[in-house]
Amino acid sequence: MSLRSRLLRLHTALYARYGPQDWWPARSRFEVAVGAVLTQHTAWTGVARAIGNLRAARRLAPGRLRRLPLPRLGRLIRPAGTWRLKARRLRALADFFLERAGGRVERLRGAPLETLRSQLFAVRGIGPETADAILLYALGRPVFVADAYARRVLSRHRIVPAKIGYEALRRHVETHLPRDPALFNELHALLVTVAKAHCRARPRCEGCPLRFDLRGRRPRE
DNA sequence: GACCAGGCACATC
DNA sequence: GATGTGCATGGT
Repeated sequence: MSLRSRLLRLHTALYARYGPQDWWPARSRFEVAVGAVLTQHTAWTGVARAIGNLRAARRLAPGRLRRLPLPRLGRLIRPAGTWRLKARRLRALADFFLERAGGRVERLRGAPLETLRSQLFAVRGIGPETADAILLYALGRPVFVADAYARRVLSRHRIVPAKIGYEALRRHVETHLPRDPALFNELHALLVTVAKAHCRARPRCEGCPLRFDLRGRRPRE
C-alpha cells in the first residue's frame, strides 16, 4: 500500500473513532499564535488559564500585549509555566506581527509560505513546531505539524522510520498527502488525541485502537 | 515526591 | 551532529 493510502487510511480510522477535533480552540488568529508559544513544554490546562487571564485583561492583541511590562505579562501567563521565558517570547511574537503586519495577523495569509516560515524561525523562542502550529492553525497554511505525538504514532505503525527528524517527517507527510490545510489540521489533532488517549497510557501498544485499521496487526515499538 | 506536558536556546563534546 | 540542561507550573 502506498504511503499516501496508508496516511489517508490512518486519518479515516482516527476520524471514525475520535470524530472532529475542532482545533485550534481560540477566538482569533493572534490567540492561536499566543497559545502556540504558551503550550511549549506545557499541558493545555495551564495554557487555557493563562489565555483566560490575558483575555480578562483585554491583552489578546499584538499592540495591547506589546505594551504590557514584562513582569505584568509574566504574572498573567504564570499558570502556563516558564513564565519569564514565555513573557519574552510573547513580546517577540507581538513585535513580529506588529512589524510584519501592522498588528493584523490576517494580513500574512497571502505571504509566501517559505519566506514566512523562515521569518518566524528568526523570532526568538519560535522553533519549527511552534512556527508550523502558527502557520497551520492561525494562518490556515498547508503545513504539517510533525511533533513528538505524530512521530510516535506514525513510527509505531511503521509508516515512517522511528528516528525520523522533525523536518523529514513534516516533508514526508506534506509530499504524500494533498496539500490541504483542513486535512493537516485534523490529522495532527487526531494524532495528538490518540497518542494522549492511548499511547501514553499503554506504552506497549496493548489494544491499540488502530490495530485493525492499518496493517491488521499490532504495531511494534 | 517523581514524573510529565501540544519546545526552545544554548553549551558542550 | 548528538546530547544535556534550564526554564517552572500544575495535574496525576
